[in-house]
Amino acid sequence: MSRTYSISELASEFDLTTRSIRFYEDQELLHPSRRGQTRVYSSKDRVRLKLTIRGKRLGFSLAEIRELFELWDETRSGSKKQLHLMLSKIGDRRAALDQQMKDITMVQLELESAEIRCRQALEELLEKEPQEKQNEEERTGTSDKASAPSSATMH
Amino acid sequence: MSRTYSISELASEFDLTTRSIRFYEDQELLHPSRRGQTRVYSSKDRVRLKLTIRGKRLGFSLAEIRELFELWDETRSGSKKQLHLMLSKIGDRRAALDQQMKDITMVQLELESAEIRCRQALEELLEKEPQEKQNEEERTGTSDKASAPSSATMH
DNA sequence: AAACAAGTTTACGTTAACGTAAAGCTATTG
DNA sequence: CAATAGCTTTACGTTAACGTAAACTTGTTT
Repeated sequence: MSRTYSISELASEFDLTTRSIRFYEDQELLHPSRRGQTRVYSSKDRVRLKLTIRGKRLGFSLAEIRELFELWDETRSGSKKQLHLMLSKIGDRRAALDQQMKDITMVQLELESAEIRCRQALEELLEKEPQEKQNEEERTGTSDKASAPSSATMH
Repeated sequence: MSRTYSISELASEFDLTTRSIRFYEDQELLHPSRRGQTRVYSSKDRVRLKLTIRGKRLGFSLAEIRELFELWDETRSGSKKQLHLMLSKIGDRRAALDQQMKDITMVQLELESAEIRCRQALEELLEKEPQEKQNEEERTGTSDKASAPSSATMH
């Protein structure tokens, strides 16, 4: 059990370049084993990669993410002083994330009001100009590869 | 009413350098007026600065933030096609923020479990070594003078 | 008047996070 | 067997978001 992955498998699964994955290893976020000279990634490596991506989406630097990994790894073997330091750092992170939550809520509200404003402007346009023959492109061609399904929000 | 601000006032209020604020202007996030050659910031400018900082905390690039500002500004004067484009972009942003919310929740859970794990390790330490003097390894070359629990800097 | 504080422009330097060749190993496939 | 596919290392290039320094203007204080 617990299968392994090649670098390109992971790359395509998470929509990264192999360059990035090797770079993450260089920054000590990943520690794949080798078969010959070829990198072999375990499920644990895969999880780490997933966490890395998640951290990046939250604006963490690779160095910060590495720090969190190290904290986690050394939790078992830490001395008393080490453990207290870890608790302090974890506390800092949690506080920062709480702040982020608040930020997101604020921005969501602003975007929501922008959307409403936008729809109202559209309605007014349609009232003043009932039926012109203006043909439009319908689809805005902006394909955003990395982002989630865009129909998620509404209300 | 609606007072004005100097660049250094804003800098100290939001804990930025004046360099940053001028840079934001260079990137067209701010448009302060001038008295002579000196920049004069309005309350509206201040709000924009606040939003900029908030956006940065969420991992937006300055270019993205600028885009959002422009969307907002042009909402009133937009054509039908423009308005639909805006709605689409707003939708993308909202979806991305929803994803971020989920990410944060996940990471919060992980940090929480890390904290618990940490506290347990501490408890075990205190049970095995009720009030011993100093023993075991734990002498890591580097002498750390200030052992105060100073809350670690986050950044 | 001289010095100081606060502001300005110009411009080169720096760091993070990759992108983009170039050149070489290695296994398999037509 | 030669070519292709996939992997590797090495190394220089690029972009964003400022930092830092120099040289200058303008107003205020001593």
